[in-house]
Amino acid sequence: MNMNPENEAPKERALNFLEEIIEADIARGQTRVHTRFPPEPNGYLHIGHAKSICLNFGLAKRYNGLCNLRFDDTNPVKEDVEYVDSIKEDVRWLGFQWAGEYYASDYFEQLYEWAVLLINKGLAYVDDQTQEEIRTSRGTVTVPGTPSPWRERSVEENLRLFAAMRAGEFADGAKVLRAKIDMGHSNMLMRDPILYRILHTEHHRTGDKWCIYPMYDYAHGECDSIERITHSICTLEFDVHRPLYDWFIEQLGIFPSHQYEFARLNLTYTMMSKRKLLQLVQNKAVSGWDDPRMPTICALRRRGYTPESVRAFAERVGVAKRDNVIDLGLLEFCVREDLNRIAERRMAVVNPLKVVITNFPEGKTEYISCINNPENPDSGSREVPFSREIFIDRDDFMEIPPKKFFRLTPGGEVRLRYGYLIKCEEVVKDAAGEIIELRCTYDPESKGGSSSDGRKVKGVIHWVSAPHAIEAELRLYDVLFTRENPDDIEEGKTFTDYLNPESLVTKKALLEPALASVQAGDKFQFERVGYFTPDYDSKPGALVFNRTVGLKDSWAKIAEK
RNA sequence: UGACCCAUGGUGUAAUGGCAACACAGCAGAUUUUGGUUCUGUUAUUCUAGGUUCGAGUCCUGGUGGGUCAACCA
Repeated sequence: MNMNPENEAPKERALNFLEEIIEADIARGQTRVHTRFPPEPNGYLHIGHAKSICLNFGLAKRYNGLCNLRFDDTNPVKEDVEYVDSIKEDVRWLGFQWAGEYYASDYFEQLYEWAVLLINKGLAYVDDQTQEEIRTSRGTVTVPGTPSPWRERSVEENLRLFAAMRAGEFADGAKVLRAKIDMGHSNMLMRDPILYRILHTEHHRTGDKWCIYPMYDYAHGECDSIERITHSICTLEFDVHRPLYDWFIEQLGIFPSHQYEFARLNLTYTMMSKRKLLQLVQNKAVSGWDDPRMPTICALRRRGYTPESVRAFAERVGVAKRDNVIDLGLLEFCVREDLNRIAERRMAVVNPLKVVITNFPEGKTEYISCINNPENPDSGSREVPFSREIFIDRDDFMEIPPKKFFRLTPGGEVRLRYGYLIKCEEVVKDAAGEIIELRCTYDPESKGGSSSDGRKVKGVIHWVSAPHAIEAELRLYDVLFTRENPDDIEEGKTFTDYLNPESLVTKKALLEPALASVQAGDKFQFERVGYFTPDYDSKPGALVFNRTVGLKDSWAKIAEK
């Protein structure tokens, strides 16, 4: 027992409103917490889903409960097994295990029987109106709807017609099954919502067994109920659906699951609509769902994001009912925080400038020990070759330096990272006046760190040995959209007009050769957050930090002063 | 113009009728073999008008502002 307040564990964060609801339920005697993550398999998961996943699985874990993975596959025209597989992979990658894997389509028979029950109770009817007629007779938000001429059909006729719908006797759109609730209700969703529509479409799991499919509102609450979900958590826009959710459960007298809503995640410069992301993929504006510029989980994975960093992000954005737009900088902070702890550093040069060390013996190769990760002593060190000719980054040399420029200048001295102090003696230019080479001398006594006379230099730069350097392809990328909110569209434009033409730039780069995991021709990516990651598909694992490029923004700021 | 949801620094999230705080971003400084990291300091917040109360960010009423809802999508 620790009585010293200074040594107490840091205070845990305050409960979010969902945790408060759950704790109140527990205090009231509820003994079980069971949540679910219910994606429709019609696209890939994105960072917004990550928030929902972390919430649902996190809540279940916190209260020793369970969380199901349920595919809401009630609309076969949009869905595919490709999406089912990707969703499972992404949830697993995020680090979560589902208690059970379920599909709304597993419950089609039960759902059908319940629909028959509603008909028998006089609470559902088959409507022959066209889609257009149904729409206009529903009224508007300010004017009440009018009843369908088919609303008062007998139970027997409804039963017969619904069975015929299932049997495939009607064409798509010829009939629907509707709940009989209230055509004048102030909530549009309660104006005799559609329960079943006819769709002669092959389903990715049930094949051609069914030609009628349940609607979301009819299926979702009942699926929750079947799985005995205690807390059905969804986003704010489903708020108006809750009365319907409760209505079906009440009328059917089944397990009372309850729905709670939270505000979905929005990120600056990011498109979060699955439908629009699908358009980007289909129009080939991006190379696929895992194009590293996409906000999808698989793209983040490919960019070198860790599951830990995504989870930390989900935790930091919080949970509330207020609409929010999170600064993309917070996501980037979360990766940097994690990568800074675990990533091994490597040296790289993007815009090479040749440097000849005139007093270093020709043909000699020396190996210099470099620490892999200054933040983590356990990550060890590596030997990097050093020779008479090296490359540094052009940005690390300035002929006429502004104030506070700490790197190489004519006559100035700088430290080669982990190596020697070098001094620029001569700037060699071509006929056009372009700098093509620097001739420097090195201080043989300055290897590694100290210098013989104790002098210190402020600048430390990256370098690669010219004869040993490995050429690699570097993808530099930025935000996909130029607009802070790509959904906020000006007249006459679409969201694709805001695509950032510089979101992806490919460049050659020179890397130090001592990377066991790096070979010539490898592709690398440069994050705007300040690090390199290898393309996930070619080389998962290794990470490269680069000062020069990574801090370009800071450098630009200094230059302005 | 109907019903419902929401309103706290630049951005998010706390404060559960009792000193408005934490994180990100910003700014300034220190440390540093990455202009990174780390550390320190600092700028900046309760939409509005009433009411209840000894006391209101919190409760009540009105207003204002934002969002959602009129797919046989989820």
